[in-house]
Amino acid sequence: MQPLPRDFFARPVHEVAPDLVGVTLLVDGVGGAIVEVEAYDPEDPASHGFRGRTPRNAAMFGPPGHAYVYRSYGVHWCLNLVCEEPGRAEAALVRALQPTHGLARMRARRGVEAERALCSGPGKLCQALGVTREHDGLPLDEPPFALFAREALPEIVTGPRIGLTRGAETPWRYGLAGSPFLSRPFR
DNA sequence: CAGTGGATGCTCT
DNA sequence: GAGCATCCACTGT
Repeated sequence: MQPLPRDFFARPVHEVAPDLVGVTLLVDGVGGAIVEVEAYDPEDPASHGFRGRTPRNAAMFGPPGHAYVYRSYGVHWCLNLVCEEPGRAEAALVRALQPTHGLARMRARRGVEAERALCSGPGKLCQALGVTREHDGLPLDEPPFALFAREALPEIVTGPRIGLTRGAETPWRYGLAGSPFLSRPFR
């Protein structure tokens, strides 16, 4: 497996997000192939970066190739991969993985057996991989993170993003066609 | 299956 | 004090 090129994330998120489908993401050796992501840019009213920089979203405004981790609904963690250039808040939300590495640790952390239930959602995936606030702002090309390029061009489907009240019409959700590991099917 | 609601914590109004 | 880039258990078909 080849590590991702160093400048992979130094591009607009609308280029990076579809390119992330099929990329292998590991945290401390646990993870799998990305099968679903969503793109968020600073002109997007649904993005955390839309209203400017705050202590919570600071990592989104930092250099590309780093993690932005936030708490969702007071319960779950969600992992974003920061894109573009410093000062411009663009990031891809990792929504689902096909588990390939460290299945036993995922099952122990999640408390479920079914492979399809381990990483089929942004909160689930962070629980399975042990991602928390401690990972916010960390570079993606150093431990505990590791990212590896895909080996074939996947068939990608698009659709509207999930769970938004604003900006829900833009088709900035990208998925691996036909994957059983998606958070929800594409229409 | 589809729909509803509770848990939970933090940010921003 | 509202509103979440969620998940799960529970209800009623």
